[in-house]
Amino acid sequence: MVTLKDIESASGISKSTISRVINNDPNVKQETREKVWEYIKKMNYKPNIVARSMVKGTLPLVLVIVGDIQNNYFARTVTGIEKVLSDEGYMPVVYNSMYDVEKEKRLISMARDFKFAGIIPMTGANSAELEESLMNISCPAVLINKDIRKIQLDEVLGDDFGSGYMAAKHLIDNGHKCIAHMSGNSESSAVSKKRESGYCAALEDNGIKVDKNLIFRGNLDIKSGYEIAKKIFENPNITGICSNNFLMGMGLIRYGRTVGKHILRDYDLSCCECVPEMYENERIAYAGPDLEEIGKKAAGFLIKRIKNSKEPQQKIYFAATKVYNPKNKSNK
Amino acid sequence: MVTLKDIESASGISKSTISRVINNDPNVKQETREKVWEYIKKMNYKPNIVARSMVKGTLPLVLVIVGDIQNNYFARTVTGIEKVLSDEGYMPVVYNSMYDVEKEKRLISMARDFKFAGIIPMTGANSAELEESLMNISCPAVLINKDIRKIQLDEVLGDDFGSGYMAAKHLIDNGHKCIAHMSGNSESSAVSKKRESGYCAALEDNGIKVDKNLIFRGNLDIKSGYEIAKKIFENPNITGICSNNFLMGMGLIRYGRTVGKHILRDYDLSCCECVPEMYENERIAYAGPDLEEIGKKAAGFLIKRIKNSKEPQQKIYFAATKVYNPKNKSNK
DNA sequence: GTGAAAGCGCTAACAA
DNA sequence: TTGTTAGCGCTTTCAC
Repeated sequence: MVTLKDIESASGISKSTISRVINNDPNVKQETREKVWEYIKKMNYKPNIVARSMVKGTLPLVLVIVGDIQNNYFARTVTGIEKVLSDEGYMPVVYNSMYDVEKEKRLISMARDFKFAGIIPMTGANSAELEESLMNISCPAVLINKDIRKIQLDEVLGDDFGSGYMAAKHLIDNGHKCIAHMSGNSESSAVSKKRESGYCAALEDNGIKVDKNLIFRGNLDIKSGYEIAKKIFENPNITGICSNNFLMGMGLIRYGRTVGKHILRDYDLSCCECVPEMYENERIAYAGPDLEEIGKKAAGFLIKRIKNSKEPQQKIYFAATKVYNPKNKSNK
Repeated sequence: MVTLKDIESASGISKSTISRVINNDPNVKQETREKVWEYIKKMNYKPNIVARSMVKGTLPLVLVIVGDIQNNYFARTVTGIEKVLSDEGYMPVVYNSMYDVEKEKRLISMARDFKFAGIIPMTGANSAELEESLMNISCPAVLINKDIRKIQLDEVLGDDFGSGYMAAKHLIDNGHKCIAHMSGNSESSAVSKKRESGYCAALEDNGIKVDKNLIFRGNLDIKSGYEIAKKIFENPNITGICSNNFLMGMGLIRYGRTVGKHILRDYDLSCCECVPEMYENERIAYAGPDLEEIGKKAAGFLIKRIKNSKEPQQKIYFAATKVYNPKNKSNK
């Protein structure tokens, strides 16, 4: 492995100057700069990231914790995060916690031990737990769709209340009166809670009384949508279903199949988040912010912090947009 | 951050000895050892992994590349890998390449730059490409279900031929004569190719002529199963479908739904790999090796290599086992 | 069984 | 604008 020292002896230019060139220090004569690059290329020099990190104190790694990467909500956000981070020379390390709070804690402390440069936790942990974990780690963090009080952090938020509201409103506009809501476990998912509030508000604003028996809670995956479906089908009055997220909607559809119900024909379904591209042609309405943009923004914030920006922390909200593919409307 | 030096001054024991204790060097008096641990705990000392890595030359990170983590085949294997690696103090870094060979190459070279300790590529790249990438990286690698000629590496293989054979045989045993096969793109997936051969062999062994028009190729995800379904439904003779993997089977089921076909009732479906736990009660037959065990074995091999084992490289084969949940057989 | 000293490859403060 | 020097925190000879 060729090191700075090797280039020093080959070129006669000191390590410091070479280091300056690599790190784009402006205080190097143009001529020297070019000569250095020549040698770097000729000798195929690659800086030793670990050695650099020892001096700097951190590795250019960023921990991204997601509840469940199979969940499109996370997957799309991660896509945005990855793009920005790798462009900036950071290596995103994405972990699936499966909403296991203990695992999330372990990961966060691992990030500390490994001297990660930053962390973007989109965890299942509630705010208090997360705050506690984050207190003990000194690296910058940016939150996505979390609500934290004690620590001052940059945050990027999608308008989840709006998503819930719009998703429910769509069903109301289609004439439904008895609308079920498949929700998350509200103590563990703030996002899900807000969407649920949006659903409730939409109903109330349109003169429909919120019936707690129409709100079914699960843990946001296919399996729990599957379980909830059983209960929904017991109530013949329900005609519209507002699913807190896409995966639960999937579970619903799957269970429907096993009992001979074709959800997308017999019911009106809308989701409080963007559906995967592949499903955009289905008769599923959905509302939500642009997740990839959210990811990009969050990663951008993080990099600023890593680079020691002293700007005051900020929160940015991304509005929800409702999407419905009309070409399938006729299926109804 | 408390360092060795701090413990040295606090305890009066030299850094070297403390380092020895941490690294379980037997040449330390029991008494000293205990005293050192006392200080380590009291002062809450955590070794600086980056500093250690600079001396050692590698970071305790292991790169795991998978084609598509949403694919249960990879997900289960990764579960096994993660268990073993984290028990041994390594941090697995899992990347989704989405079968993008260029991305895989970038990841492998990133692993080199970051001085990863090892790599487990379960990539979409074909053997030649992979070999080339692996040549340029000096860290240990263990292959899963790959076939490589030029380099000598440890390998863990599932019996994919057997899986394909058993999956198809199941349908034959159920009386089907016209059995479609949903396969992968054979030049990019060796696994898929072997399963396809198994399917062909099962047919031939049972006096059924292989009809190339019954083999439909896609790229192993839901979307392509969805597309292939359209073609399968055009052929009214087909009664059994042998899906190369589970995701394509999913796509088939989904498309069936949109045209009013209930695959699991109207057809007999079997997959050449284990299905996700959640689907184990469906009327889907499946055959394949225990993926988590494969992952564990691969990680175990890798750790041995990292620790500089000089044993000759080895290949291990995991046999496929057929599973079929009889309690749903009556649905037929 | 233990400590002193060298050095991993880099950056950064200080001199020149 | 450049070079010299001093570390970053650890492991690893080499003496003792």
